[in-house]
Amino acid sequence: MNKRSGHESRKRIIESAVKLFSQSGYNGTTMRMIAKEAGISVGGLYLYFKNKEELSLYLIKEKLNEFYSKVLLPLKDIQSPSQALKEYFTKAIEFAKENRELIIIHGKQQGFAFGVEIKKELLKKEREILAEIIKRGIESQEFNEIEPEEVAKLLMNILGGYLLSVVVEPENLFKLEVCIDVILKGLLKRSNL
Amino acid sequence: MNKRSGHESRKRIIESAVKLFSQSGYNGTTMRMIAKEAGISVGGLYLYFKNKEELSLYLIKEKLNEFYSKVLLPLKDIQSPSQALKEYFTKAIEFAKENRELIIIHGKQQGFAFGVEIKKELLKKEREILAEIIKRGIESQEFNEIEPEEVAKLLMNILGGYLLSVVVEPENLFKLEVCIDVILKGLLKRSNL
Amino acid sequence: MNKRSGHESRKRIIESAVKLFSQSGYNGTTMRMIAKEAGISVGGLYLYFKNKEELSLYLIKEKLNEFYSKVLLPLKDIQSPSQALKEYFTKAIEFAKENRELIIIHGKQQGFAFGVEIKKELLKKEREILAEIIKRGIESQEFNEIEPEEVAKLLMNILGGYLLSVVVEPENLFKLEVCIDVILKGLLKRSNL
Amino acid sequence: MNKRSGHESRKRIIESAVKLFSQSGYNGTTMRMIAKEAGISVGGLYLYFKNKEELSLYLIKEKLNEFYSKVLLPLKDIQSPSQALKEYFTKAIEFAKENRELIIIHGKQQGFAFGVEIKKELLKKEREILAEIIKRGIESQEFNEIEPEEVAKLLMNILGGYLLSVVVEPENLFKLEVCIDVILKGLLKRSNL
DNA sequence: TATGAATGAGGCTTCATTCAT
DNA sequence: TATGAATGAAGCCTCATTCAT
Repeated sequence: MNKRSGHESRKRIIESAVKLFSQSGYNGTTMRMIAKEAGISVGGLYLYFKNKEELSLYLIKEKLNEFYSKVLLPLKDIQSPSQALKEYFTKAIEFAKENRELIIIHGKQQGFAFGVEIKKELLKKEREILAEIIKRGIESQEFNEIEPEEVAKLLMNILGGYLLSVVVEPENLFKLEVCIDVILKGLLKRSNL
Repeated sequence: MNKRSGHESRKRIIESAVKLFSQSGYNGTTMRMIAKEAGISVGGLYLYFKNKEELSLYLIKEKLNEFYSKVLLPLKDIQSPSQALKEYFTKAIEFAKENRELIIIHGKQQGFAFGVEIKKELLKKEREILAEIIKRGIESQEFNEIEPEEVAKLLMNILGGYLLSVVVEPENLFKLEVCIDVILKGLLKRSNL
Repeated sequence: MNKRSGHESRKRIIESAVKLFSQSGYNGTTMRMIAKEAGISVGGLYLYFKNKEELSLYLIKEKLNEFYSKVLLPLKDIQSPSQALKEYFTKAIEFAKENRELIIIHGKQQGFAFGVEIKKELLKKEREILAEIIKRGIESQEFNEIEPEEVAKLLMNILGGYLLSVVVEPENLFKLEVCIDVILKGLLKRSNL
Repeated sequence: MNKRSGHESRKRIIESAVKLFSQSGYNGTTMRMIAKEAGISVGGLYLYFKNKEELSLYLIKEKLNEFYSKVLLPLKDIQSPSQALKEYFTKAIEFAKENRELIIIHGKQQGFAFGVEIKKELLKKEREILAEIIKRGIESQEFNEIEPEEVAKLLMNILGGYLLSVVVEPENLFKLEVCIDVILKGLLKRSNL
């Protein structure tokens, strides 16, 4: 009968859940597994989270927020648009590797329908931030004239595909530099190359 | 007891399974759901497929083969590398829209571990075909000098991300032309623009 | 679409059922198995037997009758009581080896509750025939004075155990001669040894 | 939700399973039946036994061990061979009456193939112990010269048949004294009668 | 007389959730 | 705050049985 502070138990539940969900997915992870990993009783889980869905929802939110504040927000402070895009890829991928379960967020595996609203919100913010960067690049004559919104989506898709690969088919991972190289060549005005 | 031809029942099962698997994933789809959607009894399912796994495996194989013969193989007959790449995206995406469930293949959600070998095989072929196209583009001085294998992977990733979006977050779909435009600009030698 | 005479189909069903029931038991044998073995369709089975229970019931009856007419009845014609008992064991065991499924009858495996009445009837007849033999043996001063009914039961039990072993634990089968030897020594008056 | 001690639940499951298995056999007994009889939920069963097979296996092992230590082992301490054999029957039958389900062990109904190894082992030990008794009887000139192993098998078969009857056809049960009488007369040298 | 696709109840098992302690 | 035995719905699968052909 370990008497831990409630705070600590909660933390351990979250850590265990993140680990297991990303290892075995939502359906593949049972509450018992989480309890065991967290060194807590099954009943204990329900003291901190109403049910499995709520727990996973919390995890998603948390990760999304972390992604936002660690990866997206800092982009706004970078002057050079090309540099910002490089950072976007580098940081996002770095983040993904530390949080393999990120795909749960970017990839949304089947049957993980809840949390959709929250995800959409983040995706929108992400799109806006990237579009803003592209726009600045166009205005500063650095980038070709292309629709910023569309390019933003493209970049996000590339990243999404990459993240998926990180988890699913590592043998298909491309070199980041090549990717950035091609993309930037595609965006930059010839005069800037 | 509706008496259908065995062939028709089989077809309906496949259609229903494809639809449901792509909507709700492997774990999220129950045999009862498939049976209901196919207008057949649960037991009837097992007249045509040994079990759930075998059913889903069949679906995967079928789609992969279709993708290979309809999208990948024709690329070999296209002379111009840029044209071939355009076709790759156009056809693949067209195929994806007709088969929203393709993500089951390109995306592989958690807990869908079987059929992995078959998928890897296709991915390898896909990579080789694309790399071959890039190589030809470089040799003909059309493309910049970049590692063909890496670019192939990049292209596949972009497509993968796109396919994911087709299913998961349609609001994030980029315009195909923009994508092709950026990528080709990134690949083509300045002198070819 | 084999057009067989109804008689032949029936015969083949019976043979197949006997074979499979004795191999795999009642629950372990499916109607489909029987149909396949008989080279007939599943539906065809039901043209000849109302259901599985009725089929197995018929089999039991048939075998019991065969046992009665082939093994038990002939005993009445044997003059010498000792000889009759020898015959009882020899013939019964011979019959059992040809009809491994006999245990279904003598042994009545669990969950085979129907057909009980018919079995009881045969057991009663068997007991009477044996008791009659013993009685004659006692009257002719050949056997010790023992309760004929009880000895009859004992003999039947020994046989039952033997039959069980035939099917279940062949490594535990005793030599028939030893058995007969011991039993007869136990029954015969010393003066007759 | 009745809160019983884990120990009590386990005990009740075992008792119920023993009862039902011996009544209706392995296939004839469903987990639902056991749960109901034990006054527990279906899921509860799986808290104590991994699955149906494991449950039945446990039962078999338990009973076999009990039979060995209560019935077989004590025989070794009995000086007189005849007395030992009498004890064998008396104790074994007594045990059987208390454990009607013993036939599950001695009888092995169809489709109860697991646990066979364990049973064979016990049968071997049983045969050896009995053979040893017979041998001593022969050496001490008490018994006729017969193959001890064979007689051992015979005795086991008689017991097996008896046990079967205890459960299946009580109207066919012979009187124990008669049995012992006949058998011993069959074994004992005339001079010892 | 014969077929075999179709049915659906029911078997085993898992697991999110509850609640007495 | 914590436990873990208990619950029961629901999942996968089998199989005796039916019936349109």
